[in-house]
Amino acid sequence: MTQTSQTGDETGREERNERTRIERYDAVSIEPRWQARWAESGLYRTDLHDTTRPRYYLLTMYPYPSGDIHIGHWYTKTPTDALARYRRMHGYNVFFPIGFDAFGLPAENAAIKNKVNPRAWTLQNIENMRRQLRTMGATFDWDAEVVTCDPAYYRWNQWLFLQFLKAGLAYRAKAPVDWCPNDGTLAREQVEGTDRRCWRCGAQVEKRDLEQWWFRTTRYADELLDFTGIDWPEPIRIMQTNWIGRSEGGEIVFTTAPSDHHAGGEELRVFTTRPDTLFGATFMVLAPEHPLVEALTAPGRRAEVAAYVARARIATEIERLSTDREKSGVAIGAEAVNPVNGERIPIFIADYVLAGYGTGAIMAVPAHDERDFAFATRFGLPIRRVVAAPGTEGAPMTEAYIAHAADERLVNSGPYTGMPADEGGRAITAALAERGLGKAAITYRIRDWLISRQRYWGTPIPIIHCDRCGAVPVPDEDLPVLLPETVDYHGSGDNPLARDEAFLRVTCPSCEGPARRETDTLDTFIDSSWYWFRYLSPEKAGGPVDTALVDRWTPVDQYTGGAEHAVMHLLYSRFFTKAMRDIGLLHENEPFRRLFNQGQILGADGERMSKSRGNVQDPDELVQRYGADTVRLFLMFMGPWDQGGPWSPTGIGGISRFLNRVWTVAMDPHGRDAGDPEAGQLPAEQDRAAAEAALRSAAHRALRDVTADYEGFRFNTMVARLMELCNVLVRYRGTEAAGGEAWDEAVRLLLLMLAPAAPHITEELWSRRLAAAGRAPFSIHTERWPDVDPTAVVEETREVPVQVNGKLRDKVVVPADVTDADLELMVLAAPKVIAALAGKTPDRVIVAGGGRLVNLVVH
RNA sequence: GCCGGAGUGGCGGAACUGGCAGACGCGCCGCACUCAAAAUGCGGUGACCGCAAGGUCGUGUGGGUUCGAUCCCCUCCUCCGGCACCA
Repeated sequence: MTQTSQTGDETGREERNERTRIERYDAVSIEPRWQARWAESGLYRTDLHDTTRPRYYLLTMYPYPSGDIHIGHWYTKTPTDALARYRRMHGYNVFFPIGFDAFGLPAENAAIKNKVNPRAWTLQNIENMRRQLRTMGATFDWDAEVVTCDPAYYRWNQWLFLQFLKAGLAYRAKAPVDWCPNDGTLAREQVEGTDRRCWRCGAQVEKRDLEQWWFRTTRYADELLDFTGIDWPEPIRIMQTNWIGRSEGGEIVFTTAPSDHHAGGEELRVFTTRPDTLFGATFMVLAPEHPLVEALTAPGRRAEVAAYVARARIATEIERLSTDREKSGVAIGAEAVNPVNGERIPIFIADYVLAGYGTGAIMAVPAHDERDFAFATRFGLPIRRVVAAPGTEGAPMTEAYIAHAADERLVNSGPYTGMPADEGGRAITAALAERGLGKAAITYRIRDWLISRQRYWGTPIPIIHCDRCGAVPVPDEDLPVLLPETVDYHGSGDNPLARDEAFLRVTCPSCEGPARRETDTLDTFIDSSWYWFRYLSPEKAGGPVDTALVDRWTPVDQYTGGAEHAVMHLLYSRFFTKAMRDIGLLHENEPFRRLFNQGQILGADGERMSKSRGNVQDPDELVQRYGADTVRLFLMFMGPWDQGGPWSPTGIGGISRFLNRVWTVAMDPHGRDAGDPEAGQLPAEQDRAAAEAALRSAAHRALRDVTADYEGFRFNTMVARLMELCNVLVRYRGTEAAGGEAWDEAVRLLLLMLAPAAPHITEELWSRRLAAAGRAPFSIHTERWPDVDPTAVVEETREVPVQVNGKLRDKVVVPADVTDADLELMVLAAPKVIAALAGKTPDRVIVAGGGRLVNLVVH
């Protein structure tokens, strides 16, 4: 007896275990199977020529192949993949490509450090990253892949460079670079410390002028300020606007005064936004690099001036530009003549005046400019007020007066005295213009784009230098100029290409005399400035882009990526689009119609994830433990996508449990859980019909909200809504409401809504459910996104919170279609409201938000 | 210094257009199931007072507007991002 009973128990337990094991959600076995099936069936290969459906070009910033995918890549890419799937379910022909930003410094550094070939290092990393990217279950169209270090890609960088050159959009000019006497040119990050030492040999680094290549970004300055037609986040637009930095003012011509060492009469042009303050100019400042400095310097001042110029060359950018630093400068022993009153003012050079902005020279008006004020104070120069609000004319100045008071007037300004400042400014500019001594002018902070890099691992600039013919473009038929495979990149800091004789020596295409190749390579930002166009025809041999496809498929409908690229990459991409338009390759003005900047995942320590800090989270181990769907959902659930934040795996178990519950309600509607005292019973006051109505209502309300959340990139609340719906299903599981039509519809909607975010489990459950129903269409990801049934969403009754003097006192349940007047009566009859009113009559009754809340005001 | 963004329970976060602060999840507490544990399920969980009913306080700080403010305005503080003498 005892024995039998024991055996019976054991059999029962085994049966249960057997059953749970078979039914268990096992992500690790499901996921690779579906990934293989999707790849085989070509589900995500986009037919770019299909015109039967509207196009949708979804672009995620392509990764740098650093070697390993980390959780940050998942964070940026899996929600974008969810969007791709979501759009497909809406009937769009979605193009969602991926590639690799494969040129750049890390490969070169790895080469030097580990004695590996940069190409081999990069290609191996790419291979590894492809494998890891596939584990995301993302719907990348791998057929469109672009790898920028492939000659098939970078030859078009070269071609575009030559076209830009032809169109006057590229040019060659001198520019200062960081120069080490031992190691040659250095990248900015190779200059260390405030005293500017070479990272390798420790020698003092200086600026040296080298001939370098530029793109004329300034030509598009005004057009780049125009954001009409693109839907970009306000902060990014502000950042770009500030970066371009348009300012309006005037250019005023001073002349040099004659002196005992100098005949005078040279023009000195200054740019100012405040021509109204011209009478307050008490000295002039030139940038140390200003071309006239040498000619104007008095013999007795030469030594001091030369020393100052030399010092300015070594100063770090930061040091030089720091606002806190005390002003420095020296007088050059010459004077300038103010065109408006003939006054002679001394000329200084000072490094607070920048050679690259405006004309590299300023008229200094210490009374009305902070920097000039600081300089004048330091060197004991006169400060003359020329703008004043009434009553402040004679007041001593302790700081520059900049603010614009409405009633301020010009003072000490000759014939202009008494005019409002802005009017006076216009009058002064006009008078000077008449005499040819000034004009209205606009300057920009943005500079042309310096594209030369003294680096190996990049696109060779297709130029040949000939002593007779100068800089000669490489003929089209000789493109690409291939990057030599094996060079000696282990040597000193100079560009290895410059030491490669085989690469260097070449005959001039023009005169066939001996010549040498350009050894600089292109800035890698060029690679990323047009790569999305190339995705459309990665194999195309006759040109960089297929114009017809570009016209049909761009601008990119949605671009997602980090805000750290707010200025550089996104501005260069806009420049390229306009430049490519102007040389006839395409017809759009903007590259990306809509932009979303997701946040960044930091290490658990709150710092940027990096191998050197040892705070990198490897997604592989999470995927092996929980499955890709769980990791995807967890990253989406963490918080708003644009926020990012420190990585913490805390809570991933909650997502895992959620997917298990989804599995359970989909697979086993009639099962019951031990431990629930009410298991199998409908909630009190609900019959089966009411329960089914509640199920439908919950499903359709979830659908309404989840749809809005996908549209708004609110993945965290999207997941939360799905959890709520799942919780409702769990509540009804095992009751008489389970397994019916309403139940099935709710499960179906849950799976469809979850499919973009968790593609594997939903595909598995979808196929099992349909197989059980005798059908097996593939796949859930080609299903149409469901429509909300508005009738399912309306509710019969509504709970209205009641406040007395703004404090919550009661809630009343009223019919959904109650009138304001009836609502007021019902509210006044509520017992707690009566108590709170303590016998008084309300002075005001406010029914707010269409009956959403009632507030009673009583004194 | 200037320009952006953000500060909400023990934690991640939610709150539509000015209308119930804390959805959803984590953690924690209690219970059920179990010989036991794990897993799972059920219930609770902002703070303070109270046996309870209930009350008071509460969205970085201080003020303002409003019947009503996490939300709008002003002051200040902290953190993050960008720019950094741009005349």
